[in-house]
Amino acid sequence: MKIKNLHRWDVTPKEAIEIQRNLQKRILLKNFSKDIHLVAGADAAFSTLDKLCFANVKPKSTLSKTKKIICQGAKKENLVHGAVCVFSFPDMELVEEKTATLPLKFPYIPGLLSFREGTVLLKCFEKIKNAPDVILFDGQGIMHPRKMGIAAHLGILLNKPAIGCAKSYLYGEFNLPANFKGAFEYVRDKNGELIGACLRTRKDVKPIFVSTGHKISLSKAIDIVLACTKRYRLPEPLRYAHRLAEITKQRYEKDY
DNA sequence: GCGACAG
DNA sequence: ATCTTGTCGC
Repeated sequence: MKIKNLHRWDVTPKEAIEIQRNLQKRILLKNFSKDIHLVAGADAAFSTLDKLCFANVKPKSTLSKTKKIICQGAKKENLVHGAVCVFSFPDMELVEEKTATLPLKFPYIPGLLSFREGTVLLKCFEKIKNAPDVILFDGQGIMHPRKMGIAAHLGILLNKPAIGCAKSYLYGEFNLPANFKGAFEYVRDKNGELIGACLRTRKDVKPIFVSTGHKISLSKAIDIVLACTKRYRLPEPLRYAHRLAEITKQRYEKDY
């Protein structure tokens, strides 16, 4: 897939916020999704590995020489593993999957998630050949203090319809939805503006937060999320991407 | 200043 | 996210 190169990624948190303010103007809330045949899911996993290194061992007597040995634990290597999968819609059968791993260069700061996970996910999308009609992200869309959650951010760079599908709360005001599958309550910002929905994807399970990322309406986003959700809380493409990222991480830890 | 805070 | 044992329920 093609990716727009609109900004740098090696930035400070302050610069990241400035980039968000800039990109925010490009968000399209109108529906651009025609017939949907392919739905993608994108997620990331993280790992901290003990980096092998050399260390000096001090001699007990002045007669023996200082020795160098291999040891562990002196340095940590932080990695981020990305996974993107493409499913047929509405059949929910796997069509393609790609992964990537990169050194982790940005801290976790609520509101700046895309600068932590975005780079590796884009690297996955670069490899994807079956361009999806819509993408599900494990995080917020415009349900975000600057309307620039990871789904909005990457949706713009990929120029694709994108949906934010977060497992927990970040921003906005809402009431809890009723306890049945498909029940939802709108989420609004401080000005009363509609920014997303708190959606119950299963009975007796904590609801998720769905919001537009890019090029899609909220009602269409809700429809798609529900259509992709079978037996579990999260839509299938996201569950699969999550598992794939976890497997990629475990391979790295084993080969280490 | 205090509380909230995607993954 | 990650660290971790048991436990409730289909």
